[in-house]
Parts: sequence; structure tokens; C-alpha cells
Amino acid sequence: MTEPDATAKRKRMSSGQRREDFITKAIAFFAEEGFESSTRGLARQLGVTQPLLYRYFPSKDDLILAVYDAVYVNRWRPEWEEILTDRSTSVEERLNTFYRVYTDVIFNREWMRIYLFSGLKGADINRRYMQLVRQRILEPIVAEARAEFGHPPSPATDSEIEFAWVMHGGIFYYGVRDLIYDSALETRKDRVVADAVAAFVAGLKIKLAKSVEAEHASEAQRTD
Amino acid sequence: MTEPDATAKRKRMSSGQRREDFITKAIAFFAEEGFESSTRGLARQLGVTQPLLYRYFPSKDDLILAVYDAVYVNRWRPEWEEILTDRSTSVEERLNTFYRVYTDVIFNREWMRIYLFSGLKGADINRRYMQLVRQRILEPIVAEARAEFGHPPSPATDSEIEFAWVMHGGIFYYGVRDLIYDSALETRKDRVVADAVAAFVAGLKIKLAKSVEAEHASEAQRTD
DNA sequence: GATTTAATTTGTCATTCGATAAATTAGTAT
DNA sequence: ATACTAATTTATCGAATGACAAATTAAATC
Repeated sequence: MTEPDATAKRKRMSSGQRREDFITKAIAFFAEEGFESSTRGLARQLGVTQPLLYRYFPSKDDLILAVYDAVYVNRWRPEWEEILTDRSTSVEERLNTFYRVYTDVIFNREWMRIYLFSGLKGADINRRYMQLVRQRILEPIVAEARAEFGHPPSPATDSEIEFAWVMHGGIFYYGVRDLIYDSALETRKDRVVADAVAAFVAGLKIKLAKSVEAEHASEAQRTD
Repeated sequence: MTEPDATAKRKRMSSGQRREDFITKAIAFFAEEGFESSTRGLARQLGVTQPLLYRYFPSKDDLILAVYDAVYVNRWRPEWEEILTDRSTSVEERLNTFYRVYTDVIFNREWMRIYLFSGLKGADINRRYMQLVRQRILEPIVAEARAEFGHPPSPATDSEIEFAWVMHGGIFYYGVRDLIYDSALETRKDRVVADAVAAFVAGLKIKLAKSVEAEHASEAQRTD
């Protein structure tokens, strides 16, 4: 439709290339139209007939699983975890660096809409993804902050992780507002992230200090 | 299915009652199954035949519009805005009170899933809702904070509103994690809100002070 | 109890859906 | 050029979809 289709009939791709092409374009298609959209509509965008899809994927659901894999698994960068634990800079700086590169990956219409659609279709995939975020991102963040603030390295409490989740979710939701609703006011992403990170770091410092206080108090009078 | 259907054939509702009943149950149905689900499936849950729906709503889309109205318009409470501007207590306390009652309304699976589904179906309704949140909730919050911190009452900057959005979005996303993904760690809602609010208030105080600094500096040397 | 009104169901339509089988055709090896 | 292989299309199935028209039936009115 938009493309002039240079080689009028550019048929016969190799099996591997075609499969990759299908997945790439299926991501774009499902991101816009949702997973309930027809395989015929997808085939139209692929410039191919609908039954051909079934030579590469046994069923529509299998194609969707391949899409999940391409988005959630393949786009995850192990370096992210290294950024957060590199103690040559402050936690605040590391958080800014991390969210800069992390949002470079997830702040695009495709990723976000696939994420939202998949979450509504069935919570499992998103739950798994959120567990990954928790273990690989939020737990290290809290642990590193504890260390920097001079607290003993005990496992993060649920309440602390949840506090990190609120920052993370706030930044994520900023992306949703910007990329899905075109409603972001401040478009300088790095500035929004910097403000959120600064508030989180300062907030966590206070929160950790308070929990130490509370612990001392309860230790003194043996009360919960 | 779950209900034993007490009055085996409880037919003939009044037009008004039936319409209300349809909308109420359509909210629950579409929240679970999505707006693409069939009118026959909905009719089954209503204990009624499918064509009857078309005596009350000209089309499926009209029914969906009625659902939007019931969720977004009818559940909005004007008192919310009063809570935020009641200067007999601190801004932090007001924010805690507000988010307590606000989340009492929107933190339920139905509301949240309808919100997410409608946002993916077409951004308009959600954009309108977000504009309402901005004008009636976030603008007042920033204005009240400015006043409490002794700043002159100038209109909130985009960056300040965005900062408030990040708190709001963080709290919202906490609800999503809790109610849609069953993945909230800290289930004491009020505690999560209190932490988020405290970090926001402290963060905004610093942010406002910084922007005053920057303004003075630029005034002194006539530079942007 | 007969009549009227309006709520509800039965029956049906043209489309669209995911999926399969069989026919075709492009590219490669001989 | 011929034969073979694999990519792709054509044709088609049964089920499900939104919507409409006509028949039915419960409840209100007389």
C-alpha cells in the first residue's frame, strides 16, 4: 500500500529468511491491530497469501509465541545488569545510565503495545517478564543503594522492592503516555528519568533510615 | 454457570432496568474477554438471546460507548478535587487521603482492564480521561505544593506536571501489578501510596528550589 | 377475559475467521 | 533442456461473527 513494491513479484524467499520476515512484520502488525486480528490481514501486509503462514507456524498461537520470544527474550540485554552493579559511579548515575539504555529498547510503540496486549490476553508472559525485571533490575538496585548508604547487605524487603517498582512503573507509564497516547508534556526523556531517579534515591535513603530506626525501637522494647 | 438461576425463567424486565443490567454485566464481560469478544458470548452471560441486545443498543460499538460512559464518567467523584485543595491539612496528608479514595475506585480488575483495553482499541477515550486527571488532579497538586513551599502561584511547568505524572503512573502501575498480574509484593496499599507520595513531595520541593536557582542565575547573566 | 403493548425469541443472512488439501510455480541440480 | 525439490497459491471447509426481520409471549390495560 505504502511501498511501491520495487520488484513487482519478488517471490521465493529461503525458509529461514521468510520465517524471520514473518515474525518481524507480525510484531508490527499485532502491535497495531492486536492479537485477535486476522491472519488474512497479516498475510496482506506480508504480501503473501494466508495459507503460507501455516507452512511456517502450525497455528496462529504458535506465531504469537514466536512474537513473544522475539520481543521479550531477544531484546533483553544482559549488559543492563552490569551497568547497575558497576561501583565506579554513584547509584544515581548508574540508574540514569540504565534507564537511558533500557528505555531506548522498550520505549517504542511496538514493544509497548505488544506488552499491553499480551498482558490482557493472558498474564503469564508478563508475569514472567516482571519477575525478570524484579530479579535482574530492582533487587540489584535496592542492594546497591543499601551498600552506598552504608547499610548491611541484607535481602531487600518487599516494601523496598515495591518502592523501586513505583519508580520503574512511573517511568514505564511515562513511555505509555508518550508513545501510545501522544500525551507526554515533557518530551526530554532523560530529564523525566533524572527527576524520577533523584526522587527515588532520596526517598529510599529516608525509607531505609526509618526502617533502621523502627528496628532499633522494636529491639529495645521487644515489640513488633 | 455459577448461579443456580433461582427463578428459572425470570423474564420481562422493564426497559430501563434491562438496559442498566446489560451495561453492568457488559462491563464485567468486556473487562475479562476484551471488546473483540462476541455479542453472543455476552448474551449467554446475560441469560438472554443475542438479538435482544440490539433492541437496547443499535450496534456493538454503541454498547461499548455506554460501557465507557459508565466506567469513566459515572465513577468520577467531584469530591476528589476538593480533597486536594483543602488547606486545613498538609499537601502530603491530602495526597494520601486522595489516593486512598481514588484507588478505592480504580483499583479493581474491572476498571483497570477496561482502561487498558480501551486504550489499545483507540487512544481517544483514554486521552480524554488523562486530560481530566491532568487538569483536575495533577495541576491542583502542583499548585498546592507550590503554595505550601512558599513559591509564587505561577502555572505549573510541563516538567513539574510530568513529575506528578510519574508518581501517579507509579501508583497506577502498582494497581495493575496487584490486580491484573497478582504480582504485588507489598499488599498494604496505603503503605505503598504513602512511600510514593512522600518521595514525590520531597522530590518536588527540591525540584522547585532548583528551578528558582536556575531562574536567578539566568536573570543575572541574561542567558537561557 | 379479551385486547393491546412491548419485551423476548426464533430463524436467517452475508462476512469473516482459522485451518487444511491439492494444485502450481520458481529455483536448483543434473 | 529435464527432473526434482521446496516455496507459494488456489480452492475450500466448518464454525463463528454482527446484524436484521418476523414470530412469539409475558404483562399491562381495558
